Amino acid sequence: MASDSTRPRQATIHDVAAAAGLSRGTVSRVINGEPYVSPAAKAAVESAIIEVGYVPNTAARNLKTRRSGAVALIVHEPHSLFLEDPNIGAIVLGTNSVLSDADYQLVTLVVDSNRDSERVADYLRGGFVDGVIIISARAQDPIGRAATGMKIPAVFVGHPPGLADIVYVGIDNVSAARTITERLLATGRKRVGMIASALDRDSGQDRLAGFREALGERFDPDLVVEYPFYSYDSGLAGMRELLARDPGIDGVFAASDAIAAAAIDVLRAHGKAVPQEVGVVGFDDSAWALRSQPQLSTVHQPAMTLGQEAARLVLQQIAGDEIDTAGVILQTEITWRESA
Amino acid sequence: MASDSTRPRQATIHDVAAAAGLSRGTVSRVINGEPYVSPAAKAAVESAIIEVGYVPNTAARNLKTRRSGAVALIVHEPHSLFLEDPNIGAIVLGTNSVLSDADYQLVTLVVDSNRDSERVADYLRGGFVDGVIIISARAQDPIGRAATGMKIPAVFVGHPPGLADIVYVGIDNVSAARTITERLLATGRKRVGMIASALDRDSGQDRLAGFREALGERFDPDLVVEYPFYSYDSGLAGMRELLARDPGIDGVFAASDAIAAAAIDVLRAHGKAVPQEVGVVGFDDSAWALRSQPQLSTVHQPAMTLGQEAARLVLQQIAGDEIDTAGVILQTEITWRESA
DNA sequence: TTGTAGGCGTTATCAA
DNA sequence: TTGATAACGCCTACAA
Repeated sequence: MASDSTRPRQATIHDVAAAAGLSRGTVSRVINGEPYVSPAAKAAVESAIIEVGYVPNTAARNLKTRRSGAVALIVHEPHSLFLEDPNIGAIVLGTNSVLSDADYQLVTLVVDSNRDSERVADYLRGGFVDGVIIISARAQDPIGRAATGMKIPAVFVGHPPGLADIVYVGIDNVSAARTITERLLATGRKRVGMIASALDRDSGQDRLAGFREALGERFDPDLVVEYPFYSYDSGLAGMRELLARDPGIDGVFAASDAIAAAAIDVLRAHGKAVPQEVGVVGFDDSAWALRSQPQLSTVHQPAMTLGQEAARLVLQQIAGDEIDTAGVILQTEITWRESA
Repeated sequence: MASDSTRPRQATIHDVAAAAGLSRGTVSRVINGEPYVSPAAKAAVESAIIEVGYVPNTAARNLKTRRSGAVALIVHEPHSLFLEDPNIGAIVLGTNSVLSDADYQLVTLVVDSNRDSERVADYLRGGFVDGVIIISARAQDPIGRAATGMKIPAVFVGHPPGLADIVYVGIDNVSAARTITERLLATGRKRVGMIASALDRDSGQDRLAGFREALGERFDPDLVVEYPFYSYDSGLAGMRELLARDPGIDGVFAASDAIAAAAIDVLRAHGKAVPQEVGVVGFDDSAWALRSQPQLSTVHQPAMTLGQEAARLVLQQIAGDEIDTAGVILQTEITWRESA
């Protein structure tokens, strides 16, 4: 029922100039709000614009100005996780709000295959965007290389291991993990384990490191299990394994709220009361935290603020300002509820 | 630490031609894989390309060819819902997979304010994309108008009330709602209510209509409460109101899984056993359905397939094919678990 | 098979 | 204050 065969040719500056009886130069000036244009000319152009239904052709403008007015947000998550990650949406919204205020268009690109990876890299090189924000980049990623290689302003959310000299925003996962583990210990738990996850990323590594720091001498590697994703399924498997290794376990630090929620469900199924017999803490303060029974004590992750900061940093670089700090580390807080 | 002042000028076809000792025309031909180019020339150009680090300038190409190779997916959800909606991620992934196979780049745009709305409309008009897929459009939306107005190929996910002559994909909310309500009635429930939602959209309206159809004579308007969003919070408030209106209620159709999950939590807090005393059914078959205790009986919504179909329809239109059917309605199935 | 040259719609640099 | 007139990088007849 639709076809492009009838798509009308868009009106150009040329048409506007003809309708207004002025030159293309003058028309261009009023469109871009430049000085040195008489009120009469301005009025004539403005009415001509609506008369002919003019709308600027961005491709032409980009070609000339070498700017697009758009910023890409690249999300590179494994398929299943993308659907569950509680932070992505908030980061997108935070980023969008800051860019929107600066009149930039945010475009979100998802990378779900190697093919995507290559195509997105081409997209970046193609001049579609003036800057890029990258979530959960991998070290050997063609995208990171494309961005840094062509020196397009880039900001990473989270610090990909192995990339030096980059601008990034993140949280201090080590100290957050240490702090919440300490508070768990302070409730008198003796046998405290961890369901670690995503050890191929800085966040996963750092949360494990913080846990280890908090336990110090008491750290027992047998009480740490590891699963690849921050997912509910990881939590189910992880908690079962932990119980198999030590049925007397009385404290669990889960690397994410989804994992913690699953751990609680497994404990319930095994007849263990939370928090009376086992204390459980999570990470993210996502929707999972409020949904689980009992509600989770967890690390509040300021996802929206992360997005906002990333947007500010990319805008600064686009403006040509030097960025003095390589990274911005945001503060986290612990939200203590009933699960521990 | 970074600045654009040192950004090197990208190599152009001109540079490649010089390095290869050939003309720009020949270079262009090998880049675009056109016939009539000698193996020798091809080899020379290819090595020249990597030598000078050439990458095509998309803005220039778009200007000339009037195509961008990109398709926009516009997500227009209220702030809070965007973070919770279980379907959006799956639609994005489904759309991306089909577009990716056709070598198109998917760009997702979120609309979170009136300002966004205007800017996105400009973006569409600006030639950044060859087609657009719109999720949860509103009737009076500048975006829908921009898309239809400039006759850019468009596909709607869900049928926005008030827009005629559009291409869309969706599910049959009426019959799905009718069917699941009937199955709830078949379990012997006598006082069956509904927590309706999003009545400003076709999906919300249709789910209510289906519920009403299933009840027929027994329909009691007092047992229908309505809240604006398909959210957990709506479910909390809705279930409380329903209990206040009729403490003896023994069946609830929730317009979404999030609402149903909340309803179950409220019922538990009121000492009502689910499903023994009250049966609850939801809609979506999202992650909520598996998380809630007991797990939800619900309508399975094929979100990923919706995205794939939408992508196919937009590609067809871009290719200039006539679309014979205005809409594609996908089949839903009921997943019966423990909550009813 | 290859080269030449005009133009896509804008912006920007000049003169006028 | 305005009007010509080059580019921007690419594609594509058309000519060679």
